[in-house]
Amino acid sequence: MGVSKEKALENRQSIVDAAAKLFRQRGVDAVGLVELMKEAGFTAGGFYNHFKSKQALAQEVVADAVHKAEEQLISDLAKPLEDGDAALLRQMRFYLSPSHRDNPEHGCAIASLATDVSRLGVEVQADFAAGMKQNFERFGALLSALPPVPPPIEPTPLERGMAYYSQLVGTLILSRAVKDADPALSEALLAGVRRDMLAMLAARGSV
Amino acid sequence: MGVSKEKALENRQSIVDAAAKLFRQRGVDAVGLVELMKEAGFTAGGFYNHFKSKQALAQEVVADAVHKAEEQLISDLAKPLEDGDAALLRQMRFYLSPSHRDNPEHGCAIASLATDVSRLGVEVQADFAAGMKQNFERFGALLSALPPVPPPIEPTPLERGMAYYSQLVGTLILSRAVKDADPALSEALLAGVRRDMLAMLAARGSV
DNA sequence: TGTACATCAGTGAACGCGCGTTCACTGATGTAC
DNA sequence: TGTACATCAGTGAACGCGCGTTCACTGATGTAC
Repeated sequence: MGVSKEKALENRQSIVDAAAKLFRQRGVDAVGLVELMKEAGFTAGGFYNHFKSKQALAQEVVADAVHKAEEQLISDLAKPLEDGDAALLRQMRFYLSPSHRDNPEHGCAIASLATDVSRLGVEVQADFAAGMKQNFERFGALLSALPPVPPPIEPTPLERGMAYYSQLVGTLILSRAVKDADPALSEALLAGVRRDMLAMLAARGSV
Repeated sequence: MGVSKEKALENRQSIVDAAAKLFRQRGVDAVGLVELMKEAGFTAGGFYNHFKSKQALAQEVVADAVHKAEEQLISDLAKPLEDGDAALLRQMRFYLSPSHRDNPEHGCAIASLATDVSRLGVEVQADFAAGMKQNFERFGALLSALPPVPPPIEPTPLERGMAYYSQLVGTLILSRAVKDADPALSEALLAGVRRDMLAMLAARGSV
């Protein structure tokens, strides 16, 4: 067809974006290249003008998602009027919302790709691990602003961040798993964990 | 080959057991029927003497895993010498152990099948949901023996159970996701969340 | 109890299908002069 | 600036492969008499 270099790069990004959407919705294995390229607006064969393999695309999607999460974190930290408690609350409420559960394509890539990643080779896992670590540290920093946990055991901020973030991820994954068969349980799970986490923040902090 | 009815039922169970192992290790989609039947000790064609389809087997595997978890729960409750705190501690330490992370085939089916289940149809999800609910209630009951959370917000035992169990599942899934690429992070995550949950139990209870 | 026959678990080749990937081809873009 | 040619993104058919599933066949088990 003949296409400018600039346009070709745009098209390449369309493929990555389509993959980011479909992979999060249904998993990497469940999405075929024909469907993926159609979603991006192309026919199947052109895929290999941009990527070495489907695996290479998956790797780029994970790296891209982690990078975008980092950008979001930076812009989040730039909100000077909001204190740590308010940020923890707002992020937790978004993370455990029905809307986040129902729209994995616009949500946390760590949660939607966690299982795929274990089967996608070490390079993909390394990018994923970097994204995870970043979230642990981010929540750890926010939590460290709260008063310390009562003795005898005081976890470090990083440990608290790990627990806080893993809690979010686990709840979201489980609420998605039973959404179709038992929507009431799925809702109750989101609402119940929101209440429990809120109680923890209220007991420790000044919410 | 000719086989007694009794032996045929045994063979059927071998297929379910092999599937329970392989599905937990690598996911339902990633395991082919040829490999599965070979693992069970048979050739591929015989599969359909026992099951209507691969999907029907997956459903039976989930139902079976949930049922076995229930049995384990009952035998667990029969330990009269152990109080609630000790049970919570022991179970948490097992759940967040490297050994549990590395052996999904002998571990919690909820954690290893959570992502598969969302794509396996409503009947499978319903069995899965029943298993989840059971764990929420079980941990809720154990947690309700601890002193209540300080005001102003007091979550119900079920809410606390939901949060507790989701935390375990999320941590396990994330620790598995990065195990190959970043074993140190994977270990630190398990150990960190163990410490944080222990601190919570210690602060609330009499551990 | 013994014999003839139906049943059906297990075999292993074959089927159709969709997958990831390759290929010859097209034609606008970008380059050389 | 204009012309000739190389480049390469995109097309769409084709490839080999492994999947879930079907099938004709085997032969010990279970049943009828």
